Amino acid sequence: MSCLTNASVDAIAIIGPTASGKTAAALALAERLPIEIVSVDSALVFRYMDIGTAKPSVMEREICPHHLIDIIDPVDAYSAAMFRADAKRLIVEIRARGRMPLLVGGTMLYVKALRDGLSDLPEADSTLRTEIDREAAILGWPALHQQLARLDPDAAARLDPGDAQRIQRALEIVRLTGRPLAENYARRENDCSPRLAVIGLEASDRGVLHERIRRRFDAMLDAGLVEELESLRARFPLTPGMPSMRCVGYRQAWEYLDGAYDFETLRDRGLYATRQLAKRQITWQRKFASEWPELMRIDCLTPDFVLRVRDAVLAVAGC
RNA sequence: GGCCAGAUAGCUCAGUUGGUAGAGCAGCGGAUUGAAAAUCCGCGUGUCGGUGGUUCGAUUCCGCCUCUGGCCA
Repeated sequence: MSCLTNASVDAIAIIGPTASGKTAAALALAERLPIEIVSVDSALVFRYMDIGTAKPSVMEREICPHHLIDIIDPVDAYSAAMFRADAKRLIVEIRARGRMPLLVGGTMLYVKALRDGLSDLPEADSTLRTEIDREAAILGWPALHQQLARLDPDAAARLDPGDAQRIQRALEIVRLTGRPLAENYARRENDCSPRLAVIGLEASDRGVLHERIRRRFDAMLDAGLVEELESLRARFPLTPGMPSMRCVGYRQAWEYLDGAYDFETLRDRGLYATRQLAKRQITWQRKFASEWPELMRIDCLTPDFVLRVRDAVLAVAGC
């Protein structure tokens, strides 16, 4: 345990696309190092969503402490800013216990927010968002884009008229603060970020990753993904627009349960959505690879990748 | 065996009154500041089933062949 005092970093992160084997690698590490796992995953935060999120099992979670899993109900929302605050707090707490925080996950915006910080922006305002949604339903998003162009031409110029989510957020910030986006962005939060060693798992062969995704999604369907969603719908007042119900697999299962298409289509669309998620994660990682000198890239398709992750972690942990 | 309808991008299809073709989905690339497993942007050369014929020119019209549906025997 004393080796951790030599560590040149505050925490170690293992990131990678869906189905790249992050969990397996992390659990293998838990056998060799006094670690606690901090999940970096926008879907694992939801309680009762176990099958479709490939949540680590209870047994797996007994191998070492896990954090930021099962922390909110599916009707609630989490955010990158909440993650940053939670993760920073946990890193300090875990280090105080003499253990190494191991961040594990594939929500790359969260990784970026933790490493590089966020600007000092107002948080989401559900009342205002409902109001903006109502205006959009009547006028359409291009009209709201024009409205943004009057309030904040620079912000509007940087956003596509079809990007509803970001137009809404921009309007929210501008209306709430009365100041343009750029001015808000310029005000960084004045807290410091943890020093991270980042291990990026990469699949050297996209086709092999797709095959793993296929097997994984089929296993989720076999394990009762649709039934899990049925019981969630019976238990909570869920709507398809909620962040939890936009998660890969759940969104498609929702449409299947509503009779929008048959089971075979649910399978196809679930697979498409998972591959597209993996692609976006890979795009983030390519960007990280070019911008972050500390990023260590490891091919997750070699038989010994778990060992190579372990060696890399032991090295930065100062052991 | 006969008749009819199809055969065009990885898939489902549109189209060309004859001047070598385009949508959706998939896939690929990119963006990404409190919803991020979200949201958005960009990328379309494909023996137009094969082969003869008509034509300046055929994926388009005609013949034959192959395959796939359907109907009749």
